[in-house]
Amino acid sequence: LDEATRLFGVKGYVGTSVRELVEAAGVTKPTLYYYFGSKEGLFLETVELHMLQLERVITDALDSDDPVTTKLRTFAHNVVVEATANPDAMRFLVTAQHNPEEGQPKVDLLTLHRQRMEPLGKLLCSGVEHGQLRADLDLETLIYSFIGIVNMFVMMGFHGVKPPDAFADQIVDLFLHGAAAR
Amino acid sequence: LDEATRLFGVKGYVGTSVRELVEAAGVTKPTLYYYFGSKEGLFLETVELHMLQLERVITDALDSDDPVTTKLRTFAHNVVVEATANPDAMRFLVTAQHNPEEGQPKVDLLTLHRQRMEPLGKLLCSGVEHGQLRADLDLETLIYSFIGIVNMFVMMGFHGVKPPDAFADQIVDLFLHGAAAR
Amino acid sequence: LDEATRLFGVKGYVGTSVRELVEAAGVTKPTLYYYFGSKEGLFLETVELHMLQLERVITDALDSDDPVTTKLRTFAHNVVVEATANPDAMRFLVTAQHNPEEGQPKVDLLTLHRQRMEPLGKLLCSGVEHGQLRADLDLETLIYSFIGIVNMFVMMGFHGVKPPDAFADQIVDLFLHGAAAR
Amino acid sequence: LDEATRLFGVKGYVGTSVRELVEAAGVTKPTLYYYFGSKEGLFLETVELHMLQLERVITDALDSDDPVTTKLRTFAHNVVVEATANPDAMRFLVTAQHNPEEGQPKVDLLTLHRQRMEPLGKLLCSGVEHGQLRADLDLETLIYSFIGIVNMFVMMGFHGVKPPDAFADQIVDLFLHGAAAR
DNA sequence: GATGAATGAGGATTCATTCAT
DNA sequence: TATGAATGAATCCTCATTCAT
Repeated sequence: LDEATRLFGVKGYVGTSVRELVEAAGVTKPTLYYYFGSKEGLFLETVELHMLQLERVITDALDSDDPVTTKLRTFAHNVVVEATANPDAMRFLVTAQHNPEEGQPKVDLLTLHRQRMEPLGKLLCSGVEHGQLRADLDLETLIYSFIGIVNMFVMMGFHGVKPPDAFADQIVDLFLHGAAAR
Repeated sequence: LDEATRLFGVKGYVGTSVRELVEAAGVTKPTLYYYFGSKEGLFLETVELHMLQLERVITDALDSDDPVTTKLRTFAHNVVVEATANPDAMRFLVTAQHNPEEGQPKVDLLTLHRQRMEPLGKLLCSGVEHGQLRADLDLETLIYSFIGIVNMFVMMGFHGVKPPDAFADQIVDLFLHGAAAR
Repeated sequence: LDEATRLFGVKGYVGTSVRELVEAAGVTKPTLYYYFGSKEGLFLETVELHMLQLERVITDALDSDDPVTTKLRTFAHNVVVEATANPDAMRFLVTAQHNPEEGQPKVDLLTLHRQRMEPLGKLLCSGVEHGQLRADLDLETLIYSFIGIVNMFVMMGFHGVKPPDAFADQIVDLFLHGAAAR
Repeated sequence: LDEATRLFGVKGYVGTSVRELVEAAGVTKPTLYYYFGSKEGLFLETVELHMLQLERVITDALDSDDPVTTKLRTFAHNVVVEATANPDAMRFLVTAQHNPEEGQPKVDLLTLHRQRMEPLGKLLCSGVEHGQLRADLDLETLIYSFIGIVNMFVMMGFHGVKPPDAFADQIVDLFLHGAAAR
């Protein structure tokens, strides 16, 4: 699973051959088929593994009695910490999510992703209801904008761009108070 | 080139076979090799085509005497219009940019992307210098956050999620004034 | 290896396709690649096989306490017997040695050949030193002339020309005492 | 024809592609087909060209009133001079003659070669009849031995081995008087 | 639980050749 | 006399998978 994470993440599902996988893992092909059934089975198990892990990271950030702003900050921080600690896992998820049309097995990654994101949606929703966040913007705009910002920094990380210091503080500050000077 | 755009965009570089390409285009394999030299040559030419097109869209949005906020709104609007008008082209670029590690020919897509994004960086920079944008945030934070938001909506579009009405207004509003209630 | 010997010998390296090889051998293509890695690998293994065999034939002829003339006779005889017994192997070696410029994998066939011929060179050299062979001719002239004669008859054999009876006796007689009448 | 000589000689008939030929010659493919009809046609014309040239060289050496030994010396000398002056042509002939089994068009190169060699055979035959050459050896042995020696030195030349000085004198001396010390 | 050996189908690319102009 | 453009068939090689042991 480790090597699958790394190889699928770097070369994609179709770009990774079973030979590469078994050589990297130091096993033989029938062994792979014995445990995972197929290349697709290995992929799906890898997906599940890292989705659960990411869900845990997100849930941890949002399950607390902190105020909304603190939760957002923790969320951004935890995601970036996770991406730094397990870059292969994060790259795998990003790659898997961006190749979904054909060739790669149909995991409904988008639905899965939405499920994972639901807690964040609820958080923002409650923020709106409690008057802490603006109600004149669509909730979707809020959610996707926040995720878009975090995502972008995660992806920049893959390309060698280090996030600035106090990254989490900065983007949550920007998200809450905007970029316009006052 | 049209079919290459579509197929590479949907299935990725490695996931698209030369056979598929030529069948979709209604030509024979040697014809493809006559004009593009190789699968890689076809890919690179496709990249260049759409990069130039996207550059044009971006430049158009930023080359005016409008104030910063208007330019940002035009930028977001134009990008989303382009993505709607030419979804294949946009999907091709996004797919190409997200698969660059191995298997796919090395276009320095990140550098290319940065080049294209430079005008936007300059715009935000001048906004900071003229006191319209906050100086207490890193310029990188501003740039990547804005791009991250726009990107996310472009990508949602590929998965069938329609952007809300007045999308451009909303995200620029959010980017400038933040999500926090006042 | 048998079929490779035959086909490479008759049609050359470039002129022999992998399809022909596997069909002749009654196996499938992946099986060939499983055992030999590539067409080149199969070729090199075939070269090695027959080079070793030829080396054995030559060594057998020269490793004895017979006088020089007897050894030469044995050498010529053994080579022609080998060529008659294993015509495919001999033809393979001759073909491989005559096609080395491009296309065919670079085995340093000449060097290999020289190595094999070294024993013969030593034999002739000692013949000179012991006063049995003329010292007024270059050693190279002696070596290549003798090999040239033997080679020519081997090659004629491939084209259906039978060597005359007592072939070995005749050519060694000619080599030692010349064609001029006395 | 020049480039065909060079390429066919270095890479063989099957190893040389029409593309290579026309690129080397600086013409287009249809031009080649206009003048030579096919790859095979070009090959055959190249064969004929150099066979005629070689025939001329051989005939020149043997058409004189010199004694047999002088003619043999002139023959060996002329062949080696020709091989040095036109190495491409000589290599072409040698390569063509050694690849004949399949793939390459059936020129009866052996028959052609024999025709060319006939004058040499007649010379040696008359040498026997006039009592200058031994009658106790088969005529074939005489012919092929002499040709074998000359051939071997021509071929060594292709592999970078320079023939010794006074090469022609040495091999004719060896051929006539043998290698044994007196 | 593990593997050496085998395979049909398909991969990208190049072949010699020919057409219409 | 010359060529840009096109092609069916073949090239070497690798794919994901499975069988018998």
